[in-house]
Amino acid sequence: MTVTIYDVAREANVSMATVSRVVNGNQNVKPATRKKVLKVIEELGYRPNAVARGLASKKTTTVGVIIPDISNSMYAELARGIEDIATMYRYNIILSNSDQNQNKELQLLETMLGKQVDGIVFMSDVISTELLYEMERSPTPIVLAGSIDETNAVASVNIDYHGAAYEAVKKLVDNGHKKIAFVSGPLSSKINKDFKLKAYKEALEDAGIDYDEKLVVECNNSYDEGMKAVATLQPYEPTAYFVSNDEMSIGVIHALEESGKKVPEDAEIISYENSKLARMARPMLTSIAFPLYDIGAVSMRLLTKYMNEEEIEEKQVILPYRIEERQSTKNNA
Amino acid sequence: MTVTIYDVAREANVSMATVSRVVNGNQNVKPATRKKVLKVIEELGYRPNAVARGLASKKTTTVGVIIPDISNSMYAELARGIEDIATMYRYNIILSNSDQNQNKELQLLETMLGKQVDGIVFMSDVISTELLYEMERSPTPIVLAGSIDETNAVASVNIDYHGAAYEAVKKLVDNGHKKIAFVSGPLSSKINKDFKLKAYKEALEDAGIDYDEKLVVECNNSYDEGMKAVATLQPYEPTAYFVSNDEMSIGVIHALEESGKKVPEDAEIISYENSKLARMARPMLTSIAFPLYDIGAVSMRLLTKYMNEEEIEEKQVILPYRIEERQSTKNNA
DNA sequence: GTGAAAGCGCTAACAC
DNA sequence: GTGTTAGCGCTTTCAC
Repeated sequence: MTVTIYDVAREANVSMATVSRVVNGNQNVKPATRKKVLKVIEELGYRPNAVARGLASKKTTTVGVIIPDISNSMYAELARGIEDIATMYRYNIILSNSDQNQNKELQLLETMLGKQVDGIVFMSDVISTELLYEMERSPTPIVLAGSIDETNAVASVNIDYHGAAYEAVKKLVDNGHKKIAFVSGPLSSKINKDFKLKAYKEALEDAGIDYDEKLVVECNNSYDEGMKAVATLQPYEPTAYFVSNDEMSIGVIHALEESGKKVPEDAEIISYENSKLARMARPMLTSIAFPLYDIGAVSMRLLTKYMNEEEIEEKQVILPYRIEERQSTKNNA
Repeated sequence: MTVTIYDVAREANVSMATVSRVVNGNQNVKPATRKKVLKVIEELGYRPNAVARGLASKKTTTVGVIIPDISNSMYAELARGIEDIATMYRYNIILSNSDQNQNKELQLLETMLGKQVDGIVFMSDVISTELLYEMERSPTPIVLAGSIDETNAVASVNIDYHGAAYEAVKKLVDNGHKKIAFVSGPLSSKINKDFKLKAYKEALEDAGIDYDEKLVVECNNSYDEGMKAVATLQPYEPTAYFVSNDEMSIGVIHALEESGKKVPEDAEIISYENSKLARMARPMLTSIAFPLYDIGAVSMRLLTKYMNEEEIEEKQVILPYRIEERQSTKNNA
């Protein structure tokens, strides 16, 4: 039924080894034999079986990607970055959604290792100690993309979340605001709690402004909760908002405008993400650029180094961020 | 180094066959032996090698997914639908982006088949005859998701694109419009050219309105081109717009408002997609619901039937659509 | 209920 | 430059 390397060898009057050599581009083959073999391969429609190859060579040229949810544009962007570099290095990707469910994450890791992937890119807001334990004893290299492991046991690629958030809040402070709200994503996420929120507090403190917990509201990152946050915050009359992502920022803008407030005149907003949405908002969002595509790409690149057992110069990569200034803040040029 | 089924068999004093049976949940094992084997598996930390299993059983429990671009929210939604059902049936997914490049599509197909996937879900705006040829002779089942193959040679899942577009344009006609613009995606796509555009013409014709090609503008589906389309159309003074997706619709709204026009008072808009964006627009978009998630889910479900060699009742599945009425059209309740 | 053994289709020494 | 052969780790008859 299916044509194998054996069939090709027989038809071409050579050994399987020789066929294998031409298929794998090994130079130790006389041009004439190579040509003959190639001809038979063509005639028979031979297609190498990657599974057999994987078993024999212990390499599958596929890497596992575990992310929270591909239908979320942030993670989709990350996935594209990963896939592009993977393709460049001839790897395929097994993609799975964890929904940030720890059991699912553990089980997915197990499945991927069972499938003998050559490496894994992993993303999650929180890396449990159990997960970390499994990652450390993984027979296959793993890199964390946009995810924090404080122990630095696993390789990772991130930006300076604290620095970015600090700069954003400081900008708001410098524009004269005293009541700055923080519309946060889930505080179960280390990035929100230990970096953004912390930076928010520090920026305030450094400006001599008292921290008021009433001004921070925890949301689920959705547009609707962005709108609701404005209602929740209304009694405390914030004049500026630092918002955890673009979608919520749009919710904040819409809620503000419905209540008769103008952005940026009555309230300034700095978002975090700088996705396509930032330019599709009215006013367009000033936003901290969170380079998801790059994080994915660099993570995958780093992974290839581990897979090739190359020298790793830095295990914890920190990518640059920048603030894209648009219309949701006043221009103080 | 790695522990194999052989190690487990030896330690448990049973044969490899028996270990295989307990690992695969075969009932023909005495409870006592099962328990003993399970214990050894636990102790040794045995993890079955899916590659070896795949070679022996000729099943990999992974399916290939070829889509244009995962960073596009439409395809991401589709991918999520596919993955959820795949997970439900214990399949993993190899995900690849084709960027609608035909050579890449062919090569991706080849790679997936080489990796011995048990099935493939494929999406592309245009299925070339060459691709179709390869699909027909694929040893593995393939289903097209949201993609048209006029020959009906390959299984597929779609909605009634023509009916949906016709209904949208008719609604605009019924609202009294005579100059209805069609802001289309690429006309290289069969869905745009042979379904939406055709339905647009028919709806106009049925209403006794002459077709004017000046009123249709071909775009690349982006926000920016949505904005530009309004400028291009401005000399012909359309009073209603049928737009190919939500992102372009938002561009149209913004351009319209910048030129002093109010939506829906001065211009009505019906979009196509009904993504999360539709509710995030101001005014919120009336939009034809294009159920990408469902298309993905149903495609994958259909694929499982092929993979299990079940009876297929319908090879070409047509899912229902509906029009979500919101604020970008006038309410004629 | 359990075991023996023959593959699955390929790679990778090693020999010539 | 090419061939031989022993696995890779599992499933799957077929016996018993």
